[in-house]
This record gives sequence, C-alpha cells and structure tokens, in this order.
Amino acid sequence: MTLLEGLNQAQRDAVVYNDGPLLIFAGAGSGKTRVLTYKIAYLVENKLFKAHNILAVTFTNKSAKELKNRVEDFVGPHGKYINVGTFHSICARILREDIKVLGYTSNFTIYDTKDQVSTIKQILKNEHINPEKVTPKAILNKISKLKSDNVMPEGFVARKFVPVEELVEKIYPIYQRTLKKCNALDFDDLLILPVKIFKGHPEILTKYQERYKYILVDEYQDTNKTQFMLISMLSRKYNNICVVGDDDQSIYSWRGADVQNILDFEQTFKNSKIFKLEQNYRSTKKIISAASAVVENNNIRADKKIFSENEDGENIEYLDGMNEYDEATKIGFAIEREIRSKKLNFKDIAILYRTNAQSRVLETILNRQKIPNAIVGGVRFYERKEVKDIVAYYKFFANIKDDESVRRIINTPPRGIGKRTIEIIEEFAHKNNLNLFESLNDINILDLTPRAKTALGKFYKFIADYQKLLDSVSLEEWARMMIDGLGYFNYLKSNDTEEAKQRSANINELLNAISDYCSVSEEPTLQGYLEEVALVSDIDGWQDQKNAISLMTLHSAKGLEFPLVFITGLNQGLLPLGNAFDNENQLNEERRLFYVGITRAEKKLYITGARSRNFRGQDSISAPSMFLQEIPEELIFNLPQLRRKTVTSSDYSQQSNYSPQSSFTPKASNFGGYTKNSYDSKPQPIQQQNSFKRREPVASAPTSSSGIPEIGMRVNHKIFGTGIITGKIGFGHNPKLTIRFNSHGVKTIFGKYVTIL
DNA sequence: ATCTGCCTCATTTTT
DNA sequence: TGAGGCAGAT
Repeated sequence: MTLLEGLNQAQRDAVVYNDGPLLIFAGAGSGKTRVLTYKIAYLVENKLFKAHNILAVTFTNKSAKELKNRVEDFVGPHGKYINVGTFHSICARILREDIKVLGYTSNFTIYDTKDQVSTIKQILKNEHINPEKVTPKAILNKISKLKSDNVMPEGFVARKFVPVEELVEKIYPIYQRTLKKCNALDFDDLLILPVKIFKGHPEILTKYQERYKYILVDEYQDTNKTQFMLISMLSRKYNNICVVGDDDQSIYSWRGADVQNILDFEQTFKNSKIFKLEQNYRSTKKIISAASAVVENNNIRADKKIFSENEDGENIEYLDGMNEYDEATKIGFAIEREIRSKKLNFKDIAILYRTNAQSRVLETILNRQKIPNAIVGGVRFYERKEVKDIVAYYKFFANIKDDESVRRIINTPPRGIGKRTIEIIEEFAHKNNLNLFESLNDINILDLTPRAKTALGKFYKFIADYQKLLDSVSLEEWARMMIDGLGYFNYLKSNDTEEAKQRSANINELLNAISDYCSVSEEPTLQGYLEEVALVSDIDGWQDQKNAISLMTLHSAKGLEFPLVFITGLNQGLLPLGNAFDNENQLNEERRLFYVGITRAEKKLYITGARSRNFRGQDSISAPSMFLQEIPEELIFNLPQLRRKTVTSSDYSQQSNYSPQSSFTPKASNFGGYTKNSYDSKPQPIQQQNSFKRREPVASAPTSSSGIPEIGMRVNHKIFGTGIITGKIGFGHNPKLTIRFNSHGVKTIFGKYVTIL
C-alpha cells in the first residue's frame, strides 16, 4: 500500500495499529509529524473513520495548520474536515456552543494575563485587602495552578500559615464570580469549564463523544491534569485515542503540565499499546550523542534511547564571551564564517536563548554586523499599549459586561473622566452587583460633578452609536470607523515623536490584521477575530519564508529544526535559570530545555556563554553552566573548564573559573554531583571598567570621573545605594561630600567613591 | 483632571 | 535596566 512507503518499521507499526489506546514515544527528530499525518490519512483512506469524526490536538496553531495541510495533500479536499486545533481553541469552540448551561453567554471574552492581574487588584481593593508580602501575580499563579489541576474554589483548602494560600482561599471564589459576572474566561477556564459541563451534563458529553470518535493528541508530555481529564472523558465511549510525545521534551511543568500523564498512560488506559520511535533523522551523530549524554543525567525517564545513522558531523563548538556583547559579537563572526564556508542561507540559522530579555543584545550586535534577523515573540504585538487600547474597545463592543475593558477604555483617550469619578462608579457597581457600563445608567443618582456627568454621558453615547453601526457596516469598515470616531490617531499625534509614529503604524497594522481575518474567514465576526487574537502563540506569527536568522526562546523552538543552531547564555543562573539547581525537578526541566535546544540542530551546534553579564544594571561574574560538563569532552571544541575538587561556594562564585585544566572529567555523573553549595551563591557584583567596551562609541560608561559632583545631585554608592548630595567641601572630581542616602542616613564620602546618576 | 518625575522592585518560560 | 506606583505640580 503506497501510503506506508517511506516509513520505517516502527513508524509503520504505529500508523497501522488501531485496536485501542496507543502511546507513541517519539524522540526528537524521529518523524513524529510524519506519523501523525500518515495515521490520520490511513484512518480516512481506509474508511475507518470519517474525517469530521477525527479530532487532532496540537500544541500551537501553526502546527495545527501544518498538519491539516499535510493531511489534505494526502487525502484530498475532504481532509479539511478533520478537527485540528490547540486545546485552547478546541475548548473555545465547545464553549461557544454549550457554555450557556453554566450561565455564561456565548459571546464571552477571553482574559489575558494582564486582565487577570488587573481583576485581582480590583478585588483586593473592593475587599479592602492590602497584602504585604504577596503580589497579585503570586495569587494569580496559584489560582492558575489550581485550575490546571482541576481544582475549583470550593475544592481548595489553604494550609495554615502559608500566606499565599490563605489569600487564595479567600480570593479564588471571588475571582471566579467576578469573571463570570463579566462574562469572561481566563485561559484556564477554557479548559476547566468544558470538563465541568461534561460532568454535569452527560448528554452534552455524549454529543461530543459522537462527534470526536478518534482522538489524537500531540505533545502529550505537556498536558496538565485538566487536559488529561478532558481527553479521557471524550475518548471514554469509543476508546480510540492516540497520544504522541516525549517525556524528555517536557518543558511546561511551570504552567501545570504533568509528565506523569505520559509516564502513566499504560496504567490509565487499559489494553493500551506503546510504540517507540527512536531513530533520529534530523541531526548528526555527534549532536545526538551530546543530546543523549545530557538528558541521561535526568533520573525519572521512560526507557528509550535515540540514535542517528546520519554522518558523524562536526564537533559542537563553544564560544566564550567576555560579556554578553562579546558573546553576541562572536556569534556574529561565527555566522559570517559558516555562511561563507557552507553556502547557508540566513533562514537556516537560529539563535536560541532562555529568556526573552537576552534578545536585545543579540539583536543590537547582529544589526551592527548587518546580519538580517527576526525575533520571534518578545514584546508581543497584541500587548503593546496602543493595540491593547483599541482591542479593549473591540472586546467591549463584543461583550459589554467586560469590566476590565471598560477600565482600560473609559478614559482613553483622555475625555475628562478622572480617577475619583471612576472610583465612585466602581464602588456603586460593586455595592449593587452591577457591571461598570450598566451602572452608567444611574449616573444621575451618583454624587458626581456636572463635568464628570457630561463626560460620562458622551462616552455612553459614543458606545451606543458605534454599537448600532456595527450592525449596518462590514466588520472591516466598522473597525476603522470606530478608531476614527475615537480620534485615536489625533490623540497619538498630539505629541509628534518617533514613538507616536510607530504607534500609529501599529494601529494600521492592527487594521490590516482585521482585513486579513475578514478575507480569510467564512463568516467574520468581531468575536471570532478576538478569539483568534487571544489564542495566538508567539511562534504562530513566525515567517519561515523570510530570509533572516531566527531569534527565539528555547520554548518557542520546540518542534522546529535548523541546519545551524546557537544556544546562548550557558551560564549558571541563566541556563539553568535562577535557582533551579536548588531543586531537582526544576533542574531536570532546565536540562530538558537544553536538550530540546540541542536537538533542534541538524548539522552544527554552537553553544555560547559569557564570563560576565549585566543583570538589572549591574555587571556580575557569571559562572559557566553546569550543563557544559555534561557534554562528552570528545564532542566539543573549546570547552570551558571548571576547577574540580573542593570547589567552595565562595571561590566558585567570585573568581573566574575558566583556567584550563587538563585533568578534566567530562561526565557530570563523575563529578561527585554538583552539590547545592558549589553553585549556591548569587553572582556577585563586580567592577568592570577597563576590560571590554560594553557600549558603542556614544560615551564611555558614566563614572564619577565624568562629572563634578554638585549639591542637589543624585548619586549612587556601592554599599549605601542612592542618595542626594547635601553638602560639599573641596573642588574638582574628588571633593568631600555630605550625602543623604535613601536607606542609610547621612554620610560623608569622597566624590570618587560615588557615581552621579 | 492630567502630567511629570522620582522611587521601588524584581523569576523565567506561554496559552 | 525598566515597569509600575505614587506624590506633587500645573
């Protein structure tokens, strides 16, 4: 049968097996997407299932689209009837159809993280709670964690004397009620509410079980408990479920993903079968050996091993930067060398990093070296202030109960509705359990200034007018007319800066996006557009046709491949991040992240680090990443060496440990373990004045010698922090100063010891 | 009501 | 470093 040609034995077995639940362990680069595609095609071609009865859950919208296209290539146009999407988008679809049984309406709004934080803050205000130690963000994280474990407010009991939990116990129910009052759902609700519906309404569950008779789940290692419940409920009737994943690539436990889902698959789904795809077709032997050696340092793993029959390939190469600018510069040079010698295109190259913040330096240096580059993600388009403003209007028009959007738009652009006025409305609404916009009907009974009332009346009328207009013109036209009606462009132009121009351009780009949506969608609605906006991922917008180097986080890189890959920031505290080395689970996840990075590379891998990094405005010594030691010595050039034996906490963190040593043992397992202590202390601030020119010609870093201190100036002292000069004796650069420090009182200090701010 | 500047504080990854 | 919050000026 032609369909099975071009598959190896293991892949073929996995495609053909259809007698109950199956788990496919698909190692990195083992042809996973291929198997998924063939499997769906096989089911449809052999008339085992109708296309519209197949549900495939992918991790990103981008991979959903790809999968759909590939299936269509195989089985023809009716392939487009398979249901493909991310967990979140599929759940949104289910909820639009059936959420009314929970008392929401189908035009619900999806709240993003900022909306959530702002909701929490408002609740704290309303409840007169002023947490000292706990941030709204921390409360939110805990709530989100509970939701991904399918714990509803009534099911949570705080541990005594755990401040966050005690607060969450109080706030979680209110938060949930508040969202419902606003007819709003957060990301976790999208997953948890369908489960709630299925539990309470068997007839609805049956409907979906009949609709989705065969279920496939990609990236199964990154599912959380709620997602697990969802698919196990849906598949319970027909028991046709196929999950694909790789526990070694589980990198989302911080948002509730539970590797146990994949490790326990056999126990959970009775009579299931497991297949393993272990041959890697993507990378050279050396890259695969290095990746395996690294990940084998993790203790809890499913039993499997990937191998490559490709060429040996080149050694991995380490680039050693003095600081992050030097690191980036060396990457730039390496790129030029590689492109010259191997006839690569820019788009064959990716630079990966742990945190988005690292992209700035890389971008700066690459631009300076005239190497075309494109950052994936980062400050997202839809998170820019001006875009959020306009989208908030759109969201509000789609759902006037959306109080968060009202808070954002009510005085943007400024229309004379001030803080006090909003407070009064807020209190009134809270007392009477009304939505904010709803309470504007009662402005006359509120104790407001006439000016405020007029302003509110105008706002109300604006909304009513454009609400009406929405029914009579196309979405595309309306979107622009609404912005014009607001005078938003004029508001931006009121300060004629480069920034304002950029913001205007962003609004135009937003309008373009809406036009695109309208032309692609069969039945364009404001709601439909907003849903798309809410659920886009960073990688979805990635243009692989553009000939530029891709810069992205290790997380975003999952599922992609490039001939040449740079993994940057191989330093303790960055990769592994923070204090992850304190905690075995976290450390394992950081290691998997590194593993994911390594296995993106087809032909050649560079890993890079820096001896010093700027962290929050301070230059700090940066120790080499412990992961470097886990790559076998014979596979890597220019490995920075740690001094072995009796490394104490202090000499580890305060000195550079790159002194070459020949008696180096490559395996971390031989290392006697990286004890907590050897990596313990945070990087210490150091003085870095002469070594490497950090910034471009502009000016050398301002030090005390660059200006003469005067009374009234703000200064910084290494120990006492910031303060203001209140007295001065002497002249020139080094007078005797009296300084009032913010937190250390008044001191007398010589000028050379402080920096003018 | 609005704007400006100063102060404080900080985990990161994303749907 | 840079975002967000707040006090004080306009």
